[in-house]
Amino acid sequence: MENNKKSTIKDIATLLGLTPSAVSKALNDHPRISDKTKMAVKEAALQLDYQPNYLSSALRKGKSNLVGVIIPRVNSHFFSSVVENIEKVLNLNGYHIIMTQSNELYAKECQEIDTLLKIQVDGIIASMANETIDLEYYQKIKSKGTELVLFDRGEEELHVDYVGIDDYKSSHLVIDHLVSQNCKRVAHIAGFNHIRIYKERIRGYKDALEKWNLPINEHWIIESNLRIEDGRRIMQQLLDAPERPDAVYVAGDIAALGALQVILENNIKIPEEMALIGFSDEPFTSLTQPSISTVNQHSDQIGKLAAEAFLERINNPKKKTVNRIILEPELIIRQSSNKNGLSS
Amino acid sequence: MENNKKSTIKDIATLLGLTPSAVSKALNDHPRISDKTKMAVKEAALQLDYQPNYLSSALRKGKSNLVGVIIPRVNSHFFSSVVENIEKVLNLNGYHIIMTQSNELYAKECQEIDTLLKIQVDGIIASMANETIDLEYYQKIKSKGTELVLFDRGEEELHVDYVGIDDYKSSHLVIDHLVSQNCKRVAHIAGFNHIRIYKERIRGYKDALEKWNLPINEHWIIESNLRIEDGRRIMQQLLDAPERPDAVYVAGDIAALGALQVILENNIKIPEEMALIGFSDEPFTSLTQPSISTVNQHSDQIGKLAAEAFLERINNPKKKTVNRIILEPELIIRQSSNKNGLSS
DNA sequence: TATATTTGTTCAATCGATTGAACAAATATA
DNA sequence: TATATTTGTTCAATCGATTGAACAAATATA
Repeated sequence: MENNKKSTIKDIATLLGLTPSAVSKALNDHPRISDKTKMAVKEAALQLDYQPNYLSSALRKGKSNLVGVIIPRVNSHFFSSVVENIEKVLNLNGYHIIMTQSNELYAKECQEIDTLLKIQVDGIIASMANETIDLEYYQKIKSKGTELVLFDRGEEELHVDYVGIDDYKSSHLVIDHLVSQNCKRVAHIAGFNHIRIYKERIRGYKDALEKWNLPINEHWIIESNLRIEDGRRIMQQLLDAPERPDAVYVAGDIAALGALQVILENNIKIPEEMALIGFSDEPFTSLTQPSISTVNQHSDQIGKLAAEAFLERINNPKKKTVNRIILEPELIIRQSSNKNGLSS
Repeated sequence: MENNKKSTIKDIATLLGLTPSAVSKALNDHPRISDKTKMAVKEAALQLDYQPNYLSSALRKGKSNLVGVIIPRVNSHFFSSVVENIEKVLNLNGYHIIMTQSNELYAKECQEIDTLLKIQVDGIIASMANETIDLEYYQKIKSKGTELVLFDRGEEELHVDYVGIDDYKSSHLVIDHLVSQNCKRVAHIAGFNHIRIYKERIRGYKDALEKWNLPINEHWIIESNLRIEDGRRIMQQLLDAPERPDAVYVAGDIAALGALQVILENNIKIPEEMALIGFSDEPFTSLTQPSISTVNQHSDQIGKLAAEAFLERINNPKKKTVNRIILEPELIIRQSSNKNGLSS
């Protein structure tokens, strides 16, 4: 235990009077090695506390068994839950993950990609930063022969496997519910239109309003980074406008929290005077007073499916077809939009 | 760009009519290589889009330039901020970090340690899981010759560099403030006594009460995992007891949030009837209604100092003395404990 | 001009593990 | 008994980069 220098196959070989190659084959259950030798080698390995040198085997095999995961930020239940589930699936298959965060910054994202490529991960599973418009760096991943799977925020142009929810439909669920609560003037605190998922939410929002013959007011669709301060600022802006909405659909829970604060600070009753719906089902939405209705994105499923998509691609490198897995969104109705006051 | 196979120093060598070793030395600015050759090699490297193979150089040099970071959970502002700052400092020094989370589970923590050792990180910077009592796995890190630095949750027995705040003093700040608000019966929703930082907070709490000649009621010191449901459960327990406290000092913000909810649900006025103070300055503490007083642990400083401690140890491997860096805690007074209603 | 020093590069071994080919011994078949 | 096959191991090259020693050419010094 206190023996500081690590033991190698060479140590095992000299201990048993074998060659390193015989030891290597024994450890890897090569068919031509006798059972007797295998037993002896494995016991010696245990006895010497042998740990295979990951660097050398990765170098020789050209395979690191590492997968990089890039998420916009870690401080979000959605993303950390996705990562947790990616890890669970990949660990079972002999892979380890390296988690990195872009902090929603394009420059940081590029840097993380470079790092991961440098470490020679076998693949990258990523959700893109809000800032990212230029896809060149993601192209680079593919051109290096590293596998790439995107989830949640991913653009179709990249032609890689993708896992996410049906954002267009999510907006329909939200608007349908608000209409059922007699809301007539629904504003949308949106994400940036250049990101596919937010574009889809905006499109769904408009189409759903149209479906119910409700007015579409372009001043009521305001794009932002969806941080808490964005939610606060935009909500105040909506309240200060000549015509007030009677419901706000926010494309992210954090911004919805900001909006909630501003509504309460203005002594406006929720949901009676202003209904509020967020997006992502972050845990705090059930803890606020009132609790916030939101859309569940099935983070556990997304993580699992993204990991499986990676594994499938590793196992079938020649496969050319691209998988797009789209999950069903689920509306969670809480106090902030429930005028019947039945749910909590 | 589309050239799939990666270029090596060999490719540069054949292109320039040199040997791989000359190329390697040129890239590493070896003094014996002529400036002319260095220029030519560096230009060729650029032209061939050469990326050094990290695995091979790590194998040869016996140094991976990777540092593992283990935190209990990522979904906490304190920990993610520490990690962010560790990363910032280490990146500047040519290191990359691999972030892992134990989810507060001892088994997961051991697994993460094994993974990091397998990947052959040069060091591990960690904060221990709540469950961890057996320090054997941390001993293992040291016995493998891998550097170890602990922060926040770290036991002295391990004799490694440590960065944290003065937990004992934190409790004094909290109690002194509560006394100034005329609180006489202060309960403590505590962390587990087997973890040094929580033990220190309990000790400080008791000593501070004694200092002010206030009663120490053992039924008012309740240990837990400090999850939100623990905060809720214990707060209800305190409210149901024959004698009610008039203030609660919670050793973690998440549990404090749970306590806040229960107090509000019981229509008890905060801070008039019940003052509340949390720990860690998680961002949501300023967002709740009322906002929660808490203790700032200087997560940015902790991260920076932990990274620097690692670097110093790498640069002076023979150094035997152990550094314990203890930062001053800062009490942040918000609505939940301010009876004068001046602060927000 | 002969020798010493400096400069610039190549040689060869190395970090551990892996793997197809080669080889020898044991066993099976003709 | 002679040959073919199977079994178990070693040999040697390899994955890329690194590094001290060796060597040759250029330059400096005696």
